[in-house]
Amino acid sequence: MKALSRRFFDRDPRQVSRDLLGKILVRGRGEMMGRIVETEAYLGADDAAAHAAAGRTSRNSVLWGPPGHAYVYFIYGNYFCLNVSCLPDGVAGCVLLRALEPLAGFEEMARNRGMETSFEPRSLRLLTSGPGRLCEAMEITRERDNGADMTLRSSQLWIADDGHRPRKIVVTPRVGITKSAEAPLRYFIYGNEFVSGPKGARAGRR
DNA sequence: ATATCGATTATCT
DNA sequence: GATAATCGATATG
Repeated sequence: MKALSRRFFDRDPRQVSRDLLGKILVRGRGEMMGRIVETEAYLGADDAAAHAAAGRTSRNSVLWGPPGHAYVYFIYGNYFCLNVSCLPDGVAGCVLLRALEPLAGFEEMARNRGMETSFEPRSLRLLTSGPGRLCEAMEITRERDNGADMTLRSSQLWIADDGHRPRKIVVTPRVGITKSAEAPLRYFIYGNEFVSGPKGARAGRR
């Protein structure tokens, strides 16, 4: 499987968010893998909800670096969230990965999540359907993964394209923010069981 | 099925 | 000192 190119990420986060749906997040050489089914775009200084709006700090400096790198931050005293930087070096912007469909490494994911391994759809959903959950399942932390180059197969964390293309994509406002809360910048694969939130929301309702 | 609430800490004002 | 790109538990219909 091929890793996505630098150029893929050197674009507007809205376009990258859309095109990341169906791609595969890979841990190491494939010990754990999940198909990306839900994303959100975060823009630059003009996007009040984006960390980039606060200006460049030691926490968010990856956002201003070259495209295709992991921006991992700690939130609510408990969880990590994984983003991929977009746009050229010097320009901020990123995509938040919100949900994965597990493809490989079920047992390790379950262990990391403190769950019994089960192949029931109910349980599989709990592994990676949410930004905090997917990071816990794939052992993504700031210390370990922040700044990783996700365009290299040699990285501990990278993104692959297996040729899969989603059938239909839905766009809604982003989840869990208070500023710029109405902007339609959340993207997900229509009807996919692993999209976060209650069942109705997966069909595009809110 | 939906609503509300508390946990817990890095980061910024 | 307040806030936060979340989650899981608990309460209520």
